[in-house]
Amino acid sequence: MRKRYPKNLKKWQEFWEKEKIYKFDEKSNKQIYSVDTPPPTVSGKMHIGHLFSYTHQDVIIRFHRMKGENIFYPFGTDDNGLPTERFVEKQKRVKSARMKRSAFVNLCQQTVKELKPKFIQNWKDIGLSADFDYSYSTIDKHCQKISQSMFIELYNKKRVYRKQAPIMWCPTCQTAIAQAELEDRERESFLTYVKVNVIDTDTHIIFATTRPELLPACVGISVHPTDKRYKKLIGKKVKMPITGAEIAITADEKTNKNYGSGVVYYCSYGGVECIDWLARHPKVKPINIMGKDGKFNESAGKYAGMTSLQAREKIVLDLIKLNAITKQQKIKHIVNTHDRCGTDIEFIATKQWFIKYLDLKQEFIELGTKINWHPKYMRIRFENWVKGLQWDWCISRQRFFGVPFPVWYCKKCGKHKLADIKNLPVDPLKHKPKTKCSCGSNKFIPEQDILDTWATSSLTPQIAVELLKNKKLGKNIFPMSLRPQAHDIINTWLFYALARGKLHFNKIPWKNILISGFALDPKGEKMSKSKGNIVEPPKVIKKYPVDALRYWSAEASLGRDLRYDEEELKNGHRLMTKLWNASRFSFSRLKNFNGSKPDKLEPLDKWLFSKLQTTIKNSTDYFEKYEFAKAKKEIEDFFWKTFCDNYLELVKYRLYSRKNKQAKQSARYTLYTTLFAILKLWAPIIPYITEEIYQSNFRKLEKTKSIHITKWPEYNKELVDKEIERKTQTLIDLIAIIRKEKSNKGYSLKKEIRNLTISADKNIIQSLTDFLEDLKAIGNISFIGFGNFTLADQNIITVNPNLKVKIVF
RNA sequence: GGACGGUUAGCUCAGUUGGUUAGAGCGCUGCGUUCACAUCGCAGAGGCCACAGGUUCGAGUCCUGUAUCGUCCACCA
Repeated sequence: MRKRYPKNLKKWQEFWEKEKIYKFDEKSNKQIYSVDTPPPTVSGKMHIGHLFSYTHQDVIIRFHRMKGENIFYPFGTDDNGLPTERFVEKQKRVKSARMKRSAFVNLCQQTVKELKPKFIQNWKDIGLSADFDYSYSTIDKHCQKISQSMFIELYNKKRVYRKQAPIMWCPTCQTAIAQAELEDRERESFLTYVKVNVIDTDTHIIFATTRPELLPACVGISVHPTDKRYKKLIGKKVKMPITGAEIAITADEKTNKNYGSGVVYYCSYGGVECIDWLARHPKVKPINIMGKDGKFNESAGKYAGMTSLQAREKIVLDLIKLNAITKQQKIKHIVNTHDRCGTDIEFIATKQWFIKYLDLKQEFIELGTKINWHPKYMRIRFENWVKGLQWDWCISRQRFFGVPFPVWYCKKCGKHKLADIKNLPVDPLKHKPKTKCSCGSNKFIPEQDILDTWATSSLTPQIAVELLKNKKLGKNIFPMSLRPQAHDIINTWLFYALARGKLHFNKIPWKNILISGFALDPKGEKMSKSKGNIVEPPKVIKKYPVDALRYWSAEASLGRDLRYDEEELKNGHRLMTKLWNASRFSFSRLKNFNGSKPDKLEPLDKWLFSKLQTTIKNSTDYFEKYEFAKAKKEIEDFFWKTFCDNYLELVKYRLYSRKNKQAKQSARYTLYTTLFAILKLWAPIIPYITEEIYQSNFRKLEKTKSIHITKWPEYNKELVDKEIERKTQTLIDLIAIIRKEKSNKGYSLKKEIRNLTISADKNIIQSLTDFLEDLKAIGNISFIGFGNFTLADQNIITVNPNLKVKIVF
C-alpha cells in the first residue's frame, strides 16, 4: 500500500518543547557552543530571507548539538526605535507627533505585545532549535539595564560626549541618524549656474550648484588656487543676489577645476563637503537655515517656512528675475537618503550624544582579523566599511519609543547627571536623580532623547550572556562561539557589536561569524515591498513541508545569494518522500530486529559501511567548516545513489531469503545501522521528517528521546575497506552494463538472462566471486560462467579494458 | 571612481590543491517498472565553462585585461 509521510508540524514542535530537547544546561560540564542570535524586528512579517538565514544557523547549531555540545541558543526580538514606531503608526493609523508621548509609548508597547506571540511562532514553525526559555526583547528591563549601564561605562571612560554639531538629520522622521542608516538614491536634478558680481571690479564669477535654495546660508566661495581663470580674483568679495551678503573668494585645493564652472559656493550644512569646508575655514561662522522639521527658519529671510524643494523653486525664479542664472543643466546625481523612509537627508546643528570611536578604526580592523569569517571574503567588506567611516557614532535619536538615556542636566549649572548603576533602568522623564548635583542644586532637566536601537542591539552578546542564572558561566561564554547574520547588516549590527566589544572589553565578541546571502526572487532580483515580490514562509508552509524549505535554504553556498522559486521546493519534497519510503521499506524487512550484531559481515555490507565512513567524514568536515551546502550534497549522494539505488536493490534478495540466516542477519544489521546514520546526518537540515522516522521506527531500540540529541555518527577508520570498495565498484559497473543492455533491447530490467559469460583478468574474477549471488539476484541471471572469447564470438560487451561480458537472454 | 562576489547544459547550481572524454537535480526524448517510492529506475540529447590575451607539457581551475550582473562604499559643489 502506498503511504505518504505525515506532516506533523505542531506535533513535533510541541514534543520538542515539552521534552526540552533544545534546553541549555547551565550545570553541565560539556563544551558550550553559544550563539548570538539575530533578534528580528517585531515590526512586520517574516519573509523568506529570514527563513533562509535562520535555517543556515539552525543547521550548524543542530550539528553541534548532536556532536554533544551544550548549546546556548537564546532568542531575542528587536522591538523599539524607529522601525517599531513607524510600524505602529502605520498599523494603528496614528502620528506620534500629534500624540502625547506617554500615550504613544503605551500604544507601541501594547502593539508589540499583541503581535509578538504570533511572530515568534513563525520562528518555531521553521524548526528553529533555539531555547526559548532564554528570551529577551530589546525594550525589556533586562536590555534597558544593560544598555544604560554600558552607556554609563563609556561615559566614565570618556568615550561618549554630547556636542552641538552638524548632524545628518531626517526631516520626515525628525531625528538624527547615523552614517550606517544612509542609503543612496539616484535623483534627477539641475545643475544651476549662478552669476554673481565681484565687488570693486567690473567682472563677475559663475558658480554651479544643485542646491540654489541654500543661497541664504552661503558663507564661502572657493576656486582652485592654480585655476588661471580665477586666480586674480582670490581674496576679493562677491555680492550675493537676493541677500546682498558679501562673501570672500577663497582658494581651496579640494575644488575641482573641471566640474561645473570650477567655482563652488558653500552653504552651511549643505552637505558633507560644506561641513568639511567649514572645518578648513574655522573663522567662518555657519548660518543654520534648516529647522528640525525640514523647513527653513527665520535666517532664510523671506523663504522661512518653506521646505528645500519649495524654496528651490522660489529662489530660482527670483534669480531669473535678477538675470543671475546663466544656464540650468539637467543631471543625474546620487543623494543620501534615510534608509527607513527614503527622505533626502539634511544637515542641521543640534546637540547630540556621540560615541567616540573614529580614533579606533585601525584597532577595529585588527580585531576583525581575530574572528573566523565564513566565508572569509566577507571580512573585507567589513574592513571597507571601517576604513570609510568619517563620523563618530551619533547615538541619540529624537524619538519616543526606545531605551532612554540615563541622564539629566542640572538646571542651575548645566552639568550632566548620570543615573547610579544600581538604580537602572531609569527613565529620566519619570524618575529623578537620587542625589543632588555637585553644585548643590536638585533641579534637573531630563534628557528626552532615546538611544539608537543599534546602541542596544550592538550589545546582544552581553544581553544574551546575562540571561544566565549562573553568573560565573557568563564569563566562559564570552566571546560567544557564533554570530550568524546576513550580509546586509555587516555595516550596522556586526560592526557596532564589534566596536562595543573593543570599547568595553577590548575583546572580540564572537569566535566565528557566519554570513548568509539573500533570498532573491526567481529573476534574481532582491525582494522588496515596492516590487511586490516578497514571499512569506507562513503561507508557503501551508503548501509545502517546512523541511522542503529548509532543504532549499541549505542549498546555498556560504554567503551566496540564492534564487527562490517555488518549483525548487519540489526537490526537497522528493528527497523527503524518498527518505520516508526507504525507511518504510527497510523497516518492513526489520521486524523483530533486536540490534544484535552478526558474527561476520557479508562483502556487500562491508562495502556499504566503508562508503558510509567516507560520507560521515566528509560531511562532518564540511559542517565543521560551516559548509552546510557541501555537507548536504555529500549526504544526498550517499543516501540516494549508494544506499537506495545500489545497496537496497542488491540486498533485497537477502532480506527476502529464508535460506541463509547468517547473510540475512548481516543485511538486517547493516540496513538498520546505516539508515540510522543517514537519518542522523540529515537531521540538522530536515528536522521534522527525521524525527518522524526516528520516533516511529528507531525509538523502540534507541533510548534517546529525540533524534536531535542522538550522537552524531562517528567516523570509524577501521570500517574503511578500500579493497572491498574497489571490488564492489567492478560489480556496480557490471550491473550498469547489464541494465543498459536490457534497456537497449527494450527488455524489462527483470528479464531473465540465461547465461552470462565473463572474460576478465584474474584479479577481477577474484573480485567478482564474492558477489556472484548478488549479481545473479539483481540481474535475474540463471547461470554465470567464466571463459575467454574468440574473435568469432558475437555480442561481446566491454565493461572496461579488463572486463568483457557476453549476455544470452 | 573604489572594494568584494558572480558569469559553467533550456532552468537552479556543484566543480577541492591546474591533470585523461566537464557534473548533479529539474525540464526534454526514448524504454522499463507499478509488491519501498501519487513514483522510481535505465538510457539519450543538450556545454568553444562570458570574452581576449598570457603562464604551463597541460587551464573551467592560476595571472592580466575587457564585458556584464549583484552588493557595499565614495563622489564634484
